[in-house]
Order: sequence, then structure tokens, then C-alpha cells
Amino acid sequence: MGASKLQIHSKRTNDIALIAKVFAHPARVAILEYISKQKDCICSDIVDEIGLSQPTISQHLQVINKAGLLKGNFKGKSLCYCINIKRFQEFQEVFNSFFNKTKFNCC
Amino acid sequence: MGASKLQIHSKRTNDIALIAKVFAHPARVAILEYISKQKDCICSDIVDEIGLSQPTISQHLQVINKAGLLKGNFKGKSLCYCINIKRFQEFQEVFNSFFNKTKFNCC
DNA sequence: AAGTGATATTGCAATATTACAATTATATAT
DNA sequence: ATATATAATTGTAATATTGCAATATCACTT
Repeated sequence: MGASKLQIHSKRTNDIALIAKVFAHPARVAILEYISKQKDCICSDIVDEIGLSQPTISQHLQVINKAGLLKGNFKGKSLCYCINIKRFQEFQEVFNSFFNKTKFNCC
Repeated sequence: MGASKLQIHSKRTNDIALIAKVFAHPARVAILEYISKQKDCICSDIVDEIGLSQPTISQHLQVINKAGLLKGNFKGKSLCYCINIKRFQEFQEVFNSFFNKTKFNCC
């Protein structure tokens, strides 16, 4: 096949994997890092900064956006890509809960 | 193309993506969760537990292992898949450092 | 309303990932 | 040494992801 068998896992397990997928590509990590550094909402030069084509960046932004990690003004002249910090913190908490739960060991 | 352009990103950025990839499949999340629950090193029934074929599980274990997240006795009767907690904590720290660095915002 | 600047969408090609059947390798027991 | 149980490897098919050129869309300006 090739498709992940999502139905055999718990929602929590699938959720963790979905969140991880957002960060599983360096371009998306770089985009998030870059956006977070911009203080003045001048975020329209992500393309120049990252070094990938505009459609590719747009595609990655879509993935990030679908995960709920973006907010801001996406239209018109006063464009602004910002990180949805609330959602971002949720992600961090899910990850940390996973990490903390998984530390027990046997040898 | 289809291959990620790794050379345009910093090592740190690529590292974060590589770490995230380990957790970007629910089967691997489930495997890690399952292993961490086993107290007696009897870890040979991951296949039954997860619901994927033995080769598929083996493949996922290889991904987890290549990331340095496994330790234990992989051969013979006294099999034992254990989580390399030290490495696991490293992962958690890298993630948290990324999350914490990326929280600044503009709107 | 036509032009401009910026982002989104579409279509396509290349590579990566996922999954499993068949097989092989390895360690232990008899 | 043979048998058994378990895990790794190989081969193959299907799906997903990545990337970009071409095009379309959208908001604003003049």
C-alpha cells in the first residue's frame, strides 16, 4: 500500500503524529523560525529568506495554516503572517506530555 | 523534484525536522508508547499490540533505532527493546528550545 | 477599470514513505 | 545437528510528499 493505517491507532496517537508532521520538514521549521523573528509583520519576504520558490513556500504555509499555527492578515497590502501562539503552546504541551509519559523504562 | 532541499537550511533546522520525522507516523508513536509501558523487557509482542505486520514494525523500529532512541538486547531469547532515555530527553530539549525560541510574535 | 504587487492554485515530475509477502538470518532448545 | 521461535532483509506495489512552472486570484492604487 503506502498509506498509513490511521484507524488502528488512538486519536491521541494520531494527533501527535499529525503535529509532528508539521515540523517534519526543514522548510516549515525555517518558516516558523523566520516568522517568529519578524517584529513588524513584514513577512512577505519569506520566499527570499528561505530559498524555495513562491508556490513551494505557499504550499508549506498551507500545511502550517491547516494545523492552526497561523493567524494574522493574509490578504491585501497589510499582509501579516503571525504564529498563533495559543495553538503553538498547545502543540508544545501535547509533545511534552508525550515525552514525559514515555520516559519510564526497563533496562 | 520531490526530495527536500536540505542544503539550504541550517544544521539545527534540519535536525529538528529529522527528530520530528521520527514522531510523524502514528505507528512509531504507538511503538514508543508501548515500549515505555513494558516493565519486564518482554517487548516481543509489539506486532500483536500495534496491528501491523512484523516487517512493517521492524521497519519502524529501524527508523526509531537509527535516531538513537533504542537500547537494549536485540538478539536471542532475552530480547529487550528499551528506550534510550538520555537520547529521548535530548529530543525533548531540542523541541522545547525550538518551541520556546519561536514564541515571539507580532500581532 | 486597468495596472500592479503579492499570494494561492493547478498540473506535473521526481523522490520518499508505508505496507506486506516471501525469504533469510540469528539465537536458543532439544 | 535439527528444529523452533523471533527479528531483519529484500522485493514490490501503492500512496504521500516535495518542488516548480504556469496560471489564476485578490487587494489595493491610480
